[in-house]
Amino acid sequence: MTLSPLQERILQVVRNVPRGYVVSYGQVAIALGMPRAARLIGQAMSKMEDVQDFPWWRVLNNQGVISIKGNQFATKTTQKQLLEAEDVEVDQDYRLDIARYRYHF
DNA sequence: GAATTGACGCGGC
DNA sequence: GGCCGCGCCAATT
Repeated sequence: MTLSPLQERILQVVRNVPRGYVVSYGQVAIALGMPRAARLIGQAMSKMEDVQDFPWWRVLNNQGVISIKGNQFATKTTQKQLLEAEDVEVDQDYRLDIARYRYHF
């Protein structure tokens, strides 16, 4: 499976996010040099069913809410668990204190 | 090639 | 605080 250039760049950026921190899709877009392309990040990531070797769970929207749809390998439930495994507090509405955990590139 | 699609963001009400 | 609508832009259909 061949990843698009955009997907590879996303992987590269997301891999820089340390354990215990999160970033918004918009931040990733900015890091890629496309400040307004936040949607593309989600679009691209949803296609990465074959690629799980990067911390995709540290990416959420700017409200600090997990807005994931839910693939076979990625659901908001699993994302919540993965975050909690990194000592990130996530409430029952899949919301967290974004201001507290946000990572600045 | 044209239209639609999204794991989004933000301004307005 | 929440809901609504519009703009964004590569990948898909």
